[in-house]
Amino acid sequence: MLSKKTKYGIKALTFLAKQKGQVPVQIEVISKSENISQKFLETILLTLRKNGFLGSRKGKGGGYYLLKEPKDINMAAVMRILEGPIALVPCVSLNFYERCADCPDENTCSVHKLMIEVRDSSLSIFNNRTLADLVP
Amino acid sequence: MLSKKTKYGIKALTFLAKQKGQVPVQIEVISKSENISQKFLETILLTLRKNGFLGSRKGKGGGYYLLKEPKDINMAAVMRILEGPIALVPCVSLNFYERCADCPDENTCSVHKLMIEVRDSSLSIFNNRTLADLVP
DNA sequence: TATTAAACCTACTAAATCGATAGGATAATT
DNA sequence: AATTATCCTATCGATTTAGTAGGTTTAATA
Repeated sequence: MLSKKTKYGIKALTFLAKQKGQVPVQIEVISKSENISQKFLETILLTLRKNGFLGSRKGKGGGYYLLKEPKDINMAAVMRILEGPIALVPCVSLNFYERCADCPDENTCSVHKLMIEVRDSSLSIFNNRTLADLVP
Repeated sequence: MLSKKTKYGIKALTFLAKQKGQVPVQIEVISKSENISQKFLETILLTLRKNGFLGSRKGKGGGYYLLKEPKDINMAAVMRILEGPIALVPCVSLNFYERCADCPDENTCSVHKLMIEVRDSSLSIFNNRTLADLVP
């Protein structure tokens, strides 16, 4: 299941992508428009900023804005920042790999085999979609 | 992320699929062979039995066995019983649909749009794989 | 320069979920 | 009757999630 954090983060990015120009948008505006708790959204936008997706300006007239064109914001990258691994199991994750403690041999593991297929198909979607594709 | 329940459940099903004949296999045998806590596995096998995947026999010589041929056990069905929805978001789930409280219109929701694609690709994998495909 | 408006930051918390365990009840074999 | 196995339900501790609190910093503007 997708966390609310990811869901809200994607919604906020989409909202910003819809804005004309580079005018900063305040958290409050996004949170009201998208029905997201303002305080929660605050922390989400913060991590998006710290990871290079958003810029911000403090004080009056401040807010958040996209640092790149929507078409240059890859959804796999967004997912990894907000949600973490795209794979359903750490042992098939490309960016968050971890061995399974219980599994003696990945090559003969039935779960491993199946989850690699799922990862590949999900990944190909996220890798081939940008924020621009999500804007209505 | 896949729960341990699902992971262990699939491993146990695969283990049973590897057995020759319909001889019941005891929980203890599976749990030791697959490094799964016996008590935890007990509850997992119970739900697999209650959902028509496994049969069981009590007492000496008892245990669990597959009720169907591995090639007739669809992995989408297994996933739905063990893990729940295949979709990442309830609003795109076919079998566990729920409206998002925050979302005024699914048709223009960016998350919805993306997650439908992901669901479709995951689903086509799970629907086209059976337990037989997972046996090494 | 004082005020106001906004993001920034860290810690905290309530609730839910997860992984696992406890401990007996039931049923089948020998 | 004794043994062996599943059956069943409740509980528990740890972790994660979603959200809140409450102040700090920075920038614009009157």
